[in-house]
Amino acid sequence: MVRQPSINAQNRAPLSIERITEAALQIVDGQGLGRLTMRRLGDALEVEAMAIYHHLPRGKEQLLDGLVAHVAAAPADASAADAASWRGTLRAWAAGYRSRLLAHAGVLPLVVTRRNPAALAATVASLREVMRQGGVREEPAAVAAHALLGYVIGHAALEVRGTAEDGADRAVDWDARFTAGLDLVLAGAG
Amino acid sequence: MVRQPSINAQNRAPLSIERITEAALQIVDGQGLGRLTMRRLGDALEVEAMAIYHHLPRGKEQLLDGLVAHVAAAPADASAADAASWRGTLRAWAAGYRSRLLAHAGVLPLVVTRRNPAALAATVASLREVMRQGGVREEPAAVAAHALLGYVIGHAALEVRGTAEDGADRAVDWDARFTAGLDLVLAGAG
DNA sequence: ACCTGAACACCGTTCAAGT
DNA sequence: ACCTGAACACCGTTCAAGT
Repeated sequence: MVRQPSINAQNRAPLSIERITEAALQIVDGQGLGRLTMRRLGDALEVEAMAIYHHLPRGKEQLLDGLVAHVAAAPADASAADAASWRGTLRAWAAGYRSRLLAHAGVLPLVVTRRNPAALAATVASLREVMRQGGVREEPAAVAAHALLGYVIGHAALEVRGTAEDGADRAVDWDARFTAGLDLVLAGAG
Repeated sequence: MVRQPSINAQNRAPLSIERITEAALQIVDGQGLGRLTMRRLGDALEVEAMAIYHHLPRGKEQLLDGLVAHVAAAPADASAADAASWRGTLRAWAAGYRSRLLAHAGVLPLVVTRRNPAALAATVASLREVMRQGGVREEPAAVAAHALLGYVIGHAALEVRGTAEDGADRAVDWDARFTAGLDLVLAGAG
């Protein structure tokens, strides 16, 4: 007779890097980065905190690296770009990337820290590739790629702070402002 | 007879917010944000950690706010700008602001966090004012101000990570790249 | 192989006490 | 007014032990 799955310690879904990262992201999004502790993460996964180290030997460092990779490694799809409309491709990518950053604003400080260089490197490379296929020369493409990613990250940081404060920024239409600034950056590119 | 200053517990320079912030910044610049603890800060000031709370009632939160203010509140000098060369004024401001951010890279994650909205708000306002005096209309100036500050902060974040990694970015001339990207942003402004 | 429990060396912060 | 010392409730992480 086959054992039925039941809700006890033996039969619950086994721990995995994916489940751990997902639970961590949920804590950060819901309660903030400061409240992400190994003990609380263990509670969320219905496991003792120390069990997590079995799946992430480098501990919390590795956990945070995973969060950055999950949020910041979102390359533009160079294959979807017909050569003529590379600006449109980059505009669409920027809108999506900004959404990700704002949806996981708690991870932003980690993106800005030294952690996980690979995630951002891959993203920059994809931006350069989209431009290369659009006929932009190497050096201007490299400049524009860093300018674009820098703008998106920096503007997202300003938005997160601006929407929270009571100052002159309270009534700003951030969507419109982001798009207008994006056009500024893309207009000169190429 | 006047007592000579001497190196003991009675006669050392009294604690002050300035001395505390200075010592904290030195720890962050030298050892990283993660090693800034109240106990270590107390050691640096030759004082028990708990004495710090007498000068910063809001504790570590207030300390970090002070660091952000020290690094991120660097407005452009609108009075020094003759109307015609507002682009030059902004270029000079951007170069200086970037230097500050790179010199205190450990504080960057805090600038990106929710702390101390006033510091960045004042900086944005000064950028708008420089443009206003240059004859730029209000709405384009507001867009360009946020785009510019966003670009500078975001690019600085990429630089801090880029110079540390061994990937394709190792040989990048970041000074040149920053300036070229800055021209991209400023060219469309106004 | 995977998880637990106890333990260690730290944190930020409170509070009563000293001067 | 300004600083100290002891204490509290947390951290991340190690390690021996369980199954």
